[in-house]
Amino acid sequence: MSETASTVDTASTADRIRAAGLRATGPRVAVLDVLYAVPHADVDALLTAVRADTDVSTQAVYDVLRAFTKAGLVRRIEPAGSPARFETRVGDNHHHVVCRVCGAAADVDCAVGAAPCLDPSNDQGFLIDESEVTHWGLCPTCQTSTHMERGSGA
Amino acid sequence: MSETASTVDTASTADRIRAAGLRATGPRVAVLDVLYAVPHADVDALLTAVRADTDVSTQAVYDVLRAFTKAGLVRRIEPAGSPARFETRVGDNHHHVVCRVCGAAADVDCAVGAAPCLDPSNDQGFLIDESEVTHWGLCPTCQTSTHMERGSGA
DNA sequence: ATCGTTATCTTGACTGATTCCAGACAAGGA
DNA sequence: TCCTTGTCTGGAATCAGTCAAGATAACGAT
Repeated sequence: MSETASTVDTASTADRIRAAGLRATGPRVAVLDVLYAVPHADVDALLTAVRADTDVSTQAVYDVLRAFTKAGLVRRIEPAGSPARFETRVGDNHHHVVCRVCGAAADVDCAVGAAPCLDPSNDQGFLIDESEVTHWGLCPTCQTSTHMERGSGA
Repeated sequence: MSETASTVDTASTADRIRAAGLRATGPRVAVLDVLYAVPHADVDALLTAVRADTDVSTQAVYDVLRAFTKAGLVRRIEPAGSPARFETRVGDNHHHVVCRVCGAAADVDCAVGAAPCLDPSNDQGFLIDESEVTHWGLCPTCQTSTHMERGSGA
């Protein structure tokens, strides 16, 4: 219980993977470690970070991420116009803010509390099991940047 | 070139395009007409439908859609895992339900009214200008299909 | 109705993200 | 330890979307 918060414990990462019913292999531990350190990382960032320590194939990372996602260890988010990102914060009802300029993403809790948008007044007969909210705007950094170019209006 | 038929629908579509400050060309009128008939169509569906009448290049459709989107004539939505879709219902604050099985999409109005999710309690310092809500679930058709199990979280 | 300007469209190549495939390989259980 | 099964590697394929250059046509003015 007395672990240093600033340090990522490799052993516990492996345990977490096993706890999800998966084998704790090198690439998996490495990917999950990076993901704890860098929330909302995309495959490319993950690949770069992991390769600083180990050698991994692109395919392995995609594979690992799919296995993690399926096991509920990570959540995959896919903001329009950018490659898929992954985060370790799962199981709660939180949403995202994405910067239109630099693509930075951050977590936000739902404004109204529990899950307001989970109960749309008219669901068109759909059986809804999840609602996803993405807020678009400018991150603190890009707000102060004077040379922000918004050419790609997406 | 004997222009025999002059469709009323086409004329008004052309007017709408001109009203948005764009030239009313063949591909544009055709694309917008299809979009009015088939909401939430993706580029592929649009291309197929338009080509039933005219000859258009893929590029033209992408181009037309970008112009329309920029002009505010259509709205581009991009549900995770599927290509971009377009709709003509713009200017209001409505969201979408997407079927996890067949990808069907439908419009839904926001549960709480105006724009609850536009004002997250904690915006992390982001300057938010738009919020997007996507509900995931099963469409009426896929709910009754028996070749798959439902109710078990995604 | 014709002309000129310039926004649009066509063709065809190209990038980036993600997946498929087949074989080599390693983690865990008997 | 040996086996089975799940993983990882490398390479090629697919799919969505974009870039570029030249041909074409829409719209306003004459």
